[in-house]
Amino acid sequence: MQKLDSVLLNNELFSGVAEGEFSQLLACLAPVRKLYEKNETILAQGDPITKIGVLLSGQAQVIRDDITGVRSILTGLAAGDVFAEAFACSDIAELPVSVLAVTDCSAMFFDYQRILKTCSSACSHHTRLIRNLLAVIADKNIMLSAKIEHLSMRTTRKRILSYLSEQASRHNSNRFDIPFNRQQLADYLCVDRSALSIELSKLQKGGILAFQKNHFRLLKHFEL
Amino acid sequence: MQKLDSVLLNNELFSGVAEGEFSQLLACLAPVRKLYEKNETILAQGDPITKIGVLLSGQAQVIRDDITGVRSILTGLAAGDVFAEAFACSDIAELPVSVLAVTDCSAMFFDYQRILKTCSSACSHHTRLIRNLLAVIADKNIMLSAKIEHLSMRTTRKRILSYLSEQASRHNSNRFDIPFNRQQLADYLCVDRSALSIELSKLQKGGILAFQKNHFRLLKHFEL
DNA sequence: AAAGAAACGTTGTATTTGCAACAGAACGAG
DNA sequence: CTCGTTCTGTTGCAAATACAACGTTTCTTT
Repeated sequence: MQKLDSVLLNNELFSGVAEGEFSQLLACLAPVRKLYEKNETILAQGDPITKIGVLLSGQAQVIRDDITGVRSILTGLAAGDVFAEAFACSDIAELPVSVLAVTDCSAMFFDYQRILKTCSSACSHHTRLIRNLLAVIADKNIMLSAKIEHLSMRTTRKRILSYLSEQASRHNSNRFDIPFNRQQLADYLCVDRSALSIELSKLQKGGILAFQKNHFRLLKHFEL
Repeated sequence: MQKLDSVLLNNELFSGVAEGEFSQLLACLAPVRKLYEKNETILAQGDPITKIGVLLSGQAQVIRDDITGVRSILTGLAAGDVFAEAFACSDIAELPVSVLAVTDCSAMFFDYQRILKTCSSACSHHTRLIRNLLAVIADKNIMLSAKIEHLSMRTTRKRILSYLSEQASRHNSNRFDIPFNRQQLADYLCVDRSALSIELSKLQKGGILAFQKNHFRLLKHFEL
């Protein structure tokens, strides 16, 4: 499956690894590939954690079953997404979530211990792999922190300004495009879409920002 | 400074490293120790990132200056706390935050590249160190994800139940103590303290939970 | 070009929250 | 024991939000 290989090769975990050296690295890591049918359980809550997963094809969901039995969806997974990585790297013994196949799926599993132990010989790429793994988790960390910063604001207005201000910083400019449509932005900020629209309008009328579709412009100083 | 050494030795980054092998590891890592006076800048927003910090003594704050100049406090740091680790491990080039000394401080800085490159010789502890670093970041990741799960609930009631339900899972029991008083729990859940008290009372009167001070008991099934 | 779907802004209302202020309980220091 | 402080629950009110419902614009499809 050439296509599946390219999913791995282009994966953030393997960035910087030359195509020619890829098979060597794979041989050293000895990952396991598995196929799942729609609605099948890929990983079950309570399972011992030893491996990091990469979804090669299909779609999946990370879900959590409450102690009272209530189920909630934490994330959706698409091809190329890494999953269970934080749990594998952490010290916790059992998975606190389940991963379910939404469609037919294939996934590759990498043993965490095997990633960590740089083998003496050829696999200098191990170092690169570890660095990538750290980068993946650290990036997620930064994203999560940013989101919490926004969510800790107690009004829709402040959440919007917190988010847009972060985007401005990130783009080093007062003008930037955001990667969300209104509904997605509302979901990200955990507010009602119509409330978001209202507040955006107010901000625009107040001369604090201007926007056309996904393009925003922060106009003047404001208080968070 | 014996005391400062013990701060490091007991630090999560060095867990599993025997006291006798500690000096050897330190020699290999060649950390830099610096002193700061109250109100001094430890790290400045925009600085290039190359090192991971550990606060040895004193108190500090991680803050962020908005693009409009508005300053907000992201976290407080105490002795033993690791800081800037996610930024060092990520690919971003410049610090998006500043670290300021609240009191007189001393901090130790470890070069990220030096941590990553397992030296061939004696330092087998490098592997342990890397594993610890991954665990630190991954644990934080899990904590942040849990908090976001709670904050994404749109009512105080649901936030409380989400939090308590997580705690119950974590303790594997319907009875558990929480590590917060009311004000701290309110701050964590980003709600008003009085609103939190009101909602807790309602939940108790409704027979959904019982509590005395910090001891909670989830009583029956409920809808999130 | 026309029809259908999706995205967006707007309005009105019932709920919920934040905020300020207060009173009792728990706790510690003197 | 008493005073003072902190923690907690409660109340009332102004403000903000969620929710549902609707009209318009924009984009896709046929």
